[in-house]
Amino acid sequence: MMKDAAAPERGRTGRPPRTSRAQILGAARELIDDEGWERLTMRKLAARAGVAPTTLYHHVRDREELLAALLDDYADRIPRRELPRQPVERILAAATVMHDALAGWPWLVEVLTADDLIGDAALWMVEAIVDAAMEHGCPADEAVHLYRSIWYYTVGEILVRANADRKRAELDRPAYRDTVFRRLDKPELPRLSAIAGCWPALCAEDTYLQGLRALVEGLLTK
Amino acid sequence: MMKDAAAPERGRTGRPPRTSRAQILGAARELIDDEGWERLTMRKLAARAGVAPTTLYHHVRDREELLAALLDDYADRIPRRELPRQPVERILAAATVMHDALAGWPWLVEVLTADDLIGDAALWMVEAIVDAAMEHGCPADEAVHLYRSIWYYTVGEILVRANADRKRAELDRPAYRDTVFRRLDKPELPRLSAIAGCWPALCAEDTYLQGLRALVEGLLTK
DNA sequence: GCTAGTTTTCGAACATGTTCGAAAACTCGA
DNA sequence: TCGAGTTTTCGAACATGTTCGAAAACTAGC
Repeated sequence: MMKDAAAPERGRTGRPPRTSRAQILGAARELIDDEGWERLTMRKLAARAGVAPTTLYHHVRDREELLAALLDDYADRIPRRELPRQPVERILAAATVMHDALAGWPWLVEVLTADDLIGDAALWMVEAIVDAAMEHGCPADEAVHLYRSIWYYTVGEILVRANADRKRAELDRPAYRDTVFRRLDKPELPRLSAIAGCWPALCAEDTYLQGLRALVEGLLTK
Repeated sequence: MMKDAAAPERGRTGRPPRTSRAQILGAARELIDDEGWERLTMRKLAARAGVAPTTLYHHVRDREELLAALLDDYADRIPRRELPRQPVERILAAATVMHDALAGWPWLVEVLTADDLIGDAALWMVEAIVDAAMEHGCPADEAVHLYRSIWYYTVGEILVRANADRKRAELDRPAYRDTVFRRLDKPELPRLSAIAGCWPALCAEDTYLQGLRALVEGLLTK
């Protein structure tokens, strides 16, 4: 029977491993640094690690788990910035750290939607938010709701933006938004027609920050 | 030169098409109804439509565009519910319609992140939100920010929940959250340890509604 | 040293999305 | 009627993630 690949527990017998999980993760990081994450294929990774493609699957469950492991690894190296004392500001700061860290690795898009948490290494950010909410007077369940709202909002912003960027770069087709707005000369949507011009100019970063503050303050002053 | 596949403009000459885009979309809908969207492959779709797989690519750009077309089609059939007069309530109602419609077809997950809009057919929901915000006194740019915040939040919630469901069903592995929480007996995160028990019990739907209201009210009373 | 058991490795193969180039089927003008 | 141009169709093939089964390489007990 095969032991858990994540915790090999070098118990006794067996063929000596020529490859380790850490080795594979390292090779993956190199490859991503060199070519970008879109070009990380299992075959290339295997080649760089010097093994057959199928060997990888003895050390990671699949490509997605590999990316998740990389994310957790990455989150572990996010510097734990000093956070403000005031609860609301502390929540905003922690959320911003989380947001910026995730936005910095937009290639982990697929992993972000696994649940309302990412790996162990990022738990201090979650704790910071929950803790501040409770210090502000929230009961436990509302603190969780607050955190989770922030998570939805943050993940949504990152996924939408990263994906839009990717598509625009991919085959320089116009932004989807533009193809929709181009047909807006029809008169049945007057308000949208009037706005369509200013729409694309509005920075998504601004939207994120304003919305985040509104979300947090709205949930705390209930 | 090949004309735009989306707008064939039956101008003049050429081999008579045995296949139409509408036919393909119809076959796709059937297939999804029969087997679920996860099992919609281009090859199966071609088989049901009675053509070679490669033929599909003359009528849709790729699988993603096909899904997007299906979504737009679907959005077109969302009944345009009567919305409340009061602006804040109208925004909440419109957002809820949008949310429920998208959540009802979680298989369109990949398309949702294309931009901050979906197809033409759903524009009335966008218009409803923007219009209500401006009626409430928002300038145009803030109305757009508001809409976009709602979009991020909604998309985030749907993607996270749909993806978590999918993974849990896929190979009945435990929720990612649980594997993280299981290691929470370490004492360095006391607040989280205390909360971990109640966390999974909190309904995501509740989180969504509370957060939505907070977001909207927070942004409007600025 | 030999055998049984275990772990790691890998080649073959499959499913899937997609590209490419050529063939088929048609229209129009000469 | 015929050839040029155009649109549609399709078979072959490729890249990629992944599974499967068998072979390789080792340890422990006899």
